[in-house]
Amino acid sequence: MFYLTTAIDYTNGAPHIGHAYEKVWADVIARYHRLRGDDVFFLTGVDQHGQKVEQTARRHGVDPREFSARNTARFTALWTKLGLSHDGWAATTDERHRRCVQQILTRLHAAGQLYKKSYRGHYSVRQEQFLSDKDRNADGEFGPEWGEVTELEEDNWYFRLSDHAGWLRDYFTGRDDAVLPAFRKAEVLNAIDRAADTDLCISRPRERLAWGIEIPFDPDFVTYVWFDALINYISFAGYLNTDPAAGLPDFASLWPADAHVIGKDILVPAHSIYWPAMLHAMGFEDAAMPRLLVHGWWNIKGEKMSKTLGNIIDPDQLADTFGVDALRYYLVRDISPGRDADFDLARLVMLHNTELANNLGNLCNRALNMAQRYRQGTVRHTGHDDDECRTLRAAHATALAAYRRAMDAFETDAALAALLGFLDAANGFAERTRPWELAKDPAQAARLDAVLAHLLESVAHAAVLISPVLPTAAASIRDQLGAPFLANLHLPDLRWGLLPDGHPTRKPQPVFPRLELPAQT
RNA sequence: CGCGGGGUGGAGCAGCCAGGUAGCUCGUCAGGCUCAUAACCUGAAGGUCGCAGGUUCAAAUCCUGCCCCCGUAACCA
Repeated sequence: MFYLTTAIDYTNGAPHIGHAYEKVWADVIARYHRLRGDDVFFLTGVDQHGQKVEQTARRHGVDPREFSARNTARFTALWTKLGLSHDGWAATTDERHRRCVQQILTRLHAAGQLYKKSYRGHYSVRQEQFLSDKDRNADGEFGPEWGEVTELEEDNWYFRLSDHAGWLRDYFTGRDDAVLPAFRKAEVLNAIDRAADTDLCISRPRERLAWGIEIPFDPDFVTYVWFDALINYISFAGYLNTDPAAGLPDFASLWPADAHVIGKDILVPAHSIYWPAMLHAMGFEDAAMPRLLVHGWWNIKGEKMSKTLGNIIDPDQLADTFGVDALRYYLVRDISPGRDADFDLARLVMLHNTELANNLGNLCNRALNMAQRYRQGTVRHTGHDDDECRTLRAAHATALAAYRRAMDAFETDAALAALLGFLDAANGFAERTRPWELAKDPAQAARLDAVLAHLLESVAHAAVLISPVLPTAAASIRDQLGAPFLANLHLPDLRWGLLPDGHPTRKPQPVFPRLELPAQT
C-alpha cells in the first residue's frame, strides 16, 4: 500500500499558493501511483486547534469551533476546485482523532515518557505566550508589541525528547532516504545535536488554552500541536483503532507512510526531530519510520510571500482566471523538487501556451483532424512499417522509462520534461512523414494509415501519462480519441497498440485554449 | 567563525551527491511547412558555469579560502 500524507493546514486564515502547491504536488504523486497500479491512501486535512485559532475566533466574536469550521470550508472548497483525490480527511477536531491522541498520551505517561514540571519566565499577557531572549529588541527590552510583560510561573507536561536524541542521530545517519531530496538532510543532522538536551513542552493549562484535546490523566491541561497535529498521520491511518465502524483504514497495511509531503519550514524541528522521536517513544521500529518528502517555497519576485508585504497569491482566484489545468501544471512543472521558485504569472501563461497548447494540444488536434479528414476518423493497422515509425516508437520507449524513473523519484518536473520530449518527437515525426502529402497519393495509402495510427497512438499515450497532473484535460483527450478505456489502464499496460484496428476517433476540439496575460493584475 | 540553500549564454532553470565534449524552456536571427490552437519543423548566434587556489590524464561537478544573495536560529504550531 502506498501511503501519502501532506501537512495539515492551520485554519486561522485562507489558503495561499503555498498550500495549493503542496496539495497539488501530493495529488500528482498519488495519482501517479494509482496509475502504476499501486493501492494508494492519500491523506490530507486541517489543523483546527490551538491558540491562534482561539484568539482569532475571539477577536471575530465567534466560537473557535465555528471559526475553524468556516476556514476549513475554504480549504475543502479549494481542494474540490483543484481536483484533489484524497482518500482520507484529517481534521483534528474529529472524535476519532481525539480518542487516538488520548490513548497515546495515556500509554506514554504509563511508560514514563511524560512528566510535569514548572517553568518560570517572561509572559506576554496580550499574546498569551512566554517570551524568550530572542524576542527582546536591540535594547534588550521586550518591545511594545508584546503589551504588558510579567513574570509568570506555570506547570506543564513535558515529553522526554532528550531520551531519543542518540537514537535520532543513528537513525538519520544510517538511512539514505529518510529525508528527500538528499540535500535537506544536513540541516536535520545539525538540528539533532542542538535538540539533544531539551525536552518538549506538550501542554497548556486549560485556563490559557481551552481549544484543544484534554490530557486524559490531568484534565486541567490541554495538549497542543505536537501530540495533536502530528498524530494525524497515524490517527487517521487507523492507529489503535478497534472500532470497525469508525471508517478508518487498516493501520498495519498502511504504515509506514511512503511520504510525508511537507514544506521546508516544518522539517526542523517538527517532522525530523519531534515526530520521529514521538514514534520511537511509542515503540515504532526504525523500519516503521515515515519518509519525509520536503518541498521549497514559491517566492514572489525573489521575496518571501507574506501578509506584511501584501504579495499573497490567491490560488482560488488563479484557478478561476487561468483554469485549474494551467495552475496545476505550472505548480508542478516550474519548480525543482525541494527548491524554492519564483511565482510568475507570465511563466504560468507561457508554459500553458507553449507546452500544453502548442505541443500537446496541437499534436492532439492535428492528429485527430487528419484522421478525420483522410480516414473518417478510423484507425487502420495495415502492417506497414518503416524507419520513421520505428524511431517514434523508440522515442516513446525512452520517454516512458524516463518518465517512470523521474516520477518514482518524486521528480515531477523531470517526468513532464520526458513527456514533452516525446511530444516533440511526435510533432517532428508528423513533419518528416508529411501525411498531408501522402494523402494525395493513393499508392501511399498504407504508409498514411501507419503514420496516422502512430500519431493517434502517441496522443493516447500522452493522455495517459499526463493524467496524474491534468486529470480533466486527460479525460477530454480520451473523449476526443473515443477511447474512454484509457482511463482504466495502468503503466504496465502501456504497450504500443492501445488503439486497435478499426477504432473510431472523434472530431477534435482544442483542449488547451491559448491564454493571455491580463494587462495589469 | 550559529545553521541551511543559492550564484550556470538576454530571462527562468537543470546538471553537482556517484568528475569525462555545457543541457532545457522562453526570447533573438535565418529558413521550411501548411494537417493543426498565427500552431509545427530545421538551422544559427549567444556562456572563461561568482572569484582565487588545489587534487586529477580530466572539474560546473571533489577540496580550501574569499565575495555576494536568500532563508532560518528552534516550548513563538
